[in-house]
Amino acid sequence: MKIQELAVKMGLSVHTIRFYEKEGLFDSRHVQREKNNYRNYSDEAVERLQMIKKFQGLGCSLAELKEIFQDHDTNTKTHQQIIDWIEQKKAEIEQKKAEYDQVLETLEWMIAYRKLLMTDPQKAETLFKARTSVSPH
Amino acid sequence: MKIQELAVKMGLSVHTIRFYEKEGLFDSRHVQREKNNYRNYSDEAVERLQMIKKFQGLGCSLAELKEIFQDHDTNTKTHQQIIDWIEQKKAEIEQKKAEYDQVLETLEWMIAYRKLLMTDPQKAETLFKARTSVSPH
DNA sequence: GCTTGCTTTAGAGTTCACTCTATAGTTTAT
DNA sequence: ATAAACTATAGAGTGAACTCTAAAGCAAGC
Repeated sequence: MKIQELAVKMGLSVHTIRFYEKEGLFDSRHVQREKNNYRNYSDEAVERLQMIKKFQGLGCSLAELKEIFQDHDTNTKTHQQIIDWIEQKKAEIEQKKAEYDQVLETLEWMIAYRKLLMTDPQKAETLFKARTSVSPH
Repeated sequence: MKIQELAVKMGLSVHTIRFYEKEGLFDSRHVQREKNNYRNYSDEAVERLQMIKKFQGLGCSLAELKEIFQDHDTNTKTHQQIIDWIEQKKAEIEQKKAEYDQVLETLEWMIAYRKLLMTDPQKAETLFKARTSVSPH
């Protein structure tokens, strides 16, 4: 698969894909060169890009991804170390989700306050005074 | 409250707080100047910084926050418009949470695979072949 | 009164993750 | 055979969000 095909398939620019390679996020399993020096991507490249997207969405930097990929690719780390890393990521996501739930509560509060402000400004004021530092009033 | 006190209280640098001011995220309710030109922050500044942190965690840019704060502070937008914005943010968070759940599944798979690899590499291979593009390599 | 530590400003520098440009070689379609 | 569309490289540029520096004034403790 040539670079543009991969780019279209993954919704990335060819620049970004070459950039990722420069950053060390691929190895020979993902890209090989043709006789004309064109890059030829395997299906594993698609999977790796999916992984990158997924973990980037969790706030992982490219540097962190490079490290974990390399450790994985070269067996620098033990299985247990990798499991520990994954468990840690899991905990981070659970944490993030809890934060989100909290923000959802804040937003609910904000909506309730706004709506009350339209119908009963006095009650809204009462609600506002009872808030626990949760809205931008 | 002087800038350093606020910085310590919020876990930010004084640079960052001044930077936020330059970016238009505060108004006179949050900062006033003393005769000596020192900034004096109110408790509302603390609340605003909490809001900034919260919404930044949702992926809001400072520019977007500035806009919503200004629209709020100057009553440029109607209550309904602000409610709509909040509802939209809520939907984005629900979406994010769903994505996180998906990633959690991926991580669970990865852990199961790793553990099996230690005890029963053959079974692991079977699991690997049955995967739906969810793990690295 | 002097030192240390705070405050001010303007502006330069950093990091991340792209994004684009210029130049040149290759492939494909007509 | 030529043009259009693709590929390659090195390196410059961008935007966001800080982060730091320099030079100066102000404040608090001894």
